[in-house]
Amino acid sequence: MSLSIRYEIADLVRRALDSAQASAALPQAEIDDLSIERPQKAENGDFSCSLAMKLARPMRMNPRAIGQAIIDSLPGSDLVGRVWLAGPGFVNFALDEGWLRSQVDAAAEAGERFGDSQRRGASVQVEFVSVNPTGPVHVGHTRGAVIGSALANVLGAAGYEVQREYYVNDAGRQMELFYQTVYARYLQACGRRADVPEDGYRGEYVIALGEEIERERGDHFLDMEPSRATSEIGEVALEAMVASIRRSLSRLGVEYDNWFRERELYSRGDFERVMALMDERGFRAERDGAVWFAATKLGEEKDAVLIRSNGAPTYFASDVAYHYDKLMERGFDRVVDIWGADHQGHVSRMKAAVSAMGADPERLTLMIYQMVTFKQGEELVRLSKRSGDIISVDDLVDEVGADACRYFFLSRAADTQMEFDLELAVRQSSDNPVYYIQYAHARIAGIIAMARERGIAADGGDTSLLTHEAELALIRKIVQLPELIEVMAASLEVHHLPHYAQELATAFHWFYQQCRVISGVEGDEELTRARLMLCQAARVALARCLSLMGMDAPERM
RNA sequence: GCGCCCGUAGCUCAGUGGAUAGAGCACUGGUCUUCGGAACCAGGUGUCGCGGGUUCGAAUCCUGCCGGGCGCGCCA
Repeated sequence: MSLSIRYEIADLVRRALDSAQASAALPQAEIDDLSIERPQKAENGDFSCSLAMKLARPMRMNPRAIGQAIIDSLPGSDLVGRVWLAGPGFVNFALDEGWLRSQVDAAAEAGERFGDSQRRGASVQVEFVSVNPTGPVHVGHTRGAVIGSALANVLGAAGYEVQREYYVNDAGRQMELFYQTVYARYLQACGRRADVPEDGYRGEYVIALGEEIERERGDHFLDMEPSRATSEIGEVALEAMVASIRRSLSRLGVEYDNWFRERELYSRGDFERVMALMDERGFRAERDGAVWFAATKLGEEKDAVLIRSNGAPTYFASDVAYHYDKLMERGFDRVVDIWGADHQGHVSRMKAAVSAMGADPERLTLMIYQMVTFKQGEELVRLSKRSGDIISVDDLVDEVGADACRYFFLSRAADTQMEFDLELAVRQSSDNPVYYIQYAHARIAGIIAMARERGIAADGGDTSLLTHEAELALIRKIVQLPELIEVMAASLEVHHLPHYAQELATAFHWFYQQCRVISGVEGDEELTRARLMLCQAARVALARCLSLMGMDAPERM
């Protein structure tokens, strides 16, 4: 679609600089960044360029003189209304009001594609949550789930071809233990005596699972030879858990494009291939009967075991094979993994492994989100009960609702620890930013519906009639979304989304207060239609923002 | 001990090296013959954890402390 406005302003400055230098109005100098910013104060314009101060030293000139020279050489542009020199040498830009008004039609027309960038032709995979299918999704994973899904949405809007993936750890010792536990619970459900294994899964959900299998399959596994029964019942349990995880996440508004099975790494040969590759490239070592990744050759503190002396591959080895599959076999241009802070120690080792297999480690981003502390008022909430049961994502969604959950987790930057007060979340639910934003959307929908009832067309209005301060403020906010998407896609920081949504809703509510949309006054018909256009545009921007956050945009509340 | 992350208003948090550091919540007062009052407007508080450094300019970058979280397995 369109380039972001910031990019266009930067381009103007770049051209001004080139032409000023060509005409010797300014001396030559190295410039790596044009320093286009969004000023905090509206009086400083829509955009501000602080380049002149940065060039003062290399150009050995007064920054105000440099700023003036840039202004003098600035090419004309239909989106810039006014340019002026301010303070120590800022070059400030105010967007042209006519251009702003023209964006109302553009936004309304773009509809749900509003804010989209041009296709980049690059693929990104976002992998998130990926908890072991040995139990329900823990409440602690909510944050990663919400951030991951919103990030995938944003990258999609920014023009990437995105795949959302869940990595199902369906191989390894933990799964074996889980299967044995389920088998024991199944036997108990059948009325047999059976003990759950020493380190087995204590949660009640396993009892329920055993009973469920008994209900559905009767004594099918009862007289089977135990190891075969464990393995067959394991398959049933695995699929049941994966389905249940999928359901829980779906309730949170989290959907995946692909559920990748760890076993495939072995069945389709990824594991063998990457081990051979590491060997070939000199990163395989044998010691103490185990096979190691010689990570220290790449500056890591220690080597890491890939294959234990008992012949079993480690979790890390699977992960190496998994990343080999993503980067080399499936060939994503870029891969983003979202991990909890408890995995932070694995980051540099994983990056080293990517280098060792001969891929550019820059293609892999390991994003860490910090832990969440859950509180009930003043009281700290323990997340796992002694029984082995846990507070699950489902419990949280039941308690506060998916939209409020998503909004709350999205509002904070991933790298800060955060507190979640369950009591507060429920208590404030009626006086909550979530409702404030959704209410703005419902309000607009209501106005448009009323206009339709009265037979007033909501399109084709003359937007040049939109001259009120509140109207322009709203347009300015709407027009910011494409730029925001670019910024978020580059920084992978989706927490700007809720803040923007809030500002957009405020701009709308203020406009609503100041400007009557459907006027009963004779002679106001044209203005009504123009304002309806603006409502359409505001609705488009709000709805897009909400959908990027994975939240509902209600017609009425 | 070592590594990663954090410390901003009473609380929860924003703040791409720029101009007088901002929101929400909470608190107080006000607005409306109203298209949805779940709205709008006004009111104020900050040693940006502390100290150095880099810079024309630092909440932001570097560094040393202090405080908090999370890691440092042939567990996953």
